[in-house]
Amino acid sequence: MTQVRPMRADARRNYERLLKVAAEAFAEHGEGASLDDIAKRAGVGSGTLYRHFPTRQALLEAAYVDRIEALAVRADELGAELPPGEALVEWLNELCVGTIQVRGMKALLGSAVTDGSAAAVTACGTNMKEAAARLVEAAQREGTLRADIEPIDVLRLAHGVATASELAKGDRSAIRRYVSLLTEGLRPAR
Amino acid sequence: MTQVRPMRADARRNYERLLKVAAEAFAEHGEGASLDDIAKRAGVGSGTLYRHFPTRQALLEAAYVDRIEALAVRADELGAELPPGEALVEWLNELCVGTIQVRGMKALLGSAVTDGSAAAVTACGTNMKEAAARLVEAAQREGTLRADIEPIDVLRLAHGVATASELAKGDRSAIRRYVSLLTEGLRPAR
DNA sequence: CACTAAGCGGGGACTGTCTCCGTTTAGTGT
DNA sequence: ACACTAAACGGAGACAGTCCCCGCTTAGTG
Repeated sequence: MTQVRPMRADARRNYERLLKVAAEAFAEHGEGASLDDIAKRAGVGSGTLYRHFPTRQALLEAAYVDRIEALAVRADELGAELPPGEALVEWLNELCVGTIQVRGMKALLGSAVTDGSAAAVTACGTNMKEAAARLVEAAQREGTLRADIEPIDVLRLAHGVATASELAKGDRSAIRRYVSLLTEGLRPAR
Repeated sequence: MTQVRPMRADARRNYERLLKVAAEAFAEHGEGASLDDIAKRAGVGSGTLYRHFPTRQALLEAAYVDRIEALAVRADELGAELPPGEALVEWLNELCVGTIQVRGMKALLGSAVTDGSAAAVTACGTNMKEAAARLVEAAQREGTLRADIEPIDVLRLAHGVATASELAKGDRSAIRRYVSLLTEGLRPAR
């Protein structure tokens, strides 16, 4: 086993400050926020930032792990409370809405879901995929979800809906319509 | 009337070289291709590029006008050949596929469809929106399209589908499934 | 309290965007 | 042919961002 010696106190301090500042920065400027600027605002050198988080993706993910994790948990809650079809619909709703409300999270969801070679196979992304898989499979067994849809498709489509909704900045109702369209489309052919 | 004096010969030459090179560059490196590099490859200074095309958007659009225009024309062709519902479905199919095949066109479609204040109200984007509107309205009159969908929604959703498909680089069949899901979702509630 | 490796941080190389302005040249009138 | 001028050129350079390297600092240990 990899003997993980605990982080030095200063390292831990910086790590946490960076996360806090990063979350603010992403919220304020979107996923493109300047990394050097985040480092500066956290009062550390850029070297420190890049050592802790080698890529923008890594930082983005670290800043939002809790939300992703919460979403994965939520999937199982809904799965326990509702019939599979409804659980999936409701979860997709929360997923899309959440993704849009938190600037920067859309980018994260997107990258977690590519199958490009260098895809960041992030731990929490995996959680999410597994949670989605459980909902999808249950709904398919029940017959309320098209059979030709894979779990990963659902996540990609959620990303697509979030993207479409973003284009409709001015129209607050768009997201509701787009999510409903997605869930309608997911039902088996008549 | 704005008396448009014809471009000077050298200006026209450069304009055309730039377009040609830009199309290649976008195809090769995606929408993010370096503009200075395009200028260099076209054998002109960057000043010349920026004078002809003040923004990346402008260049992108100029490089793809013909395709956008063709798509608008195609909408009317389909509208004349097929019953409205089918025409819309078929057009969406061609739109999504075309958008994905041509790197950089997705970005263009996206920007043509935002209603943010500074939206580039591009001439050819308008053509496209009008073409879409004709198909959408016909299909709604016929009753084969949900009544709560606006023409612009259809374009945004196409952009969303293209985005989702892009995430599935490895999976050639994804796009078909996603488009079919979109068209299913667009049908009126049962 | 001294030692050492973990950690820091900012200077600097590099890439890209976009503007400014001195220089060049196409088109025109003579 | 030639001179003139407005149009167009082009590249230097200011600026912003990313990311690495390596000499310096400091937390944790015996």
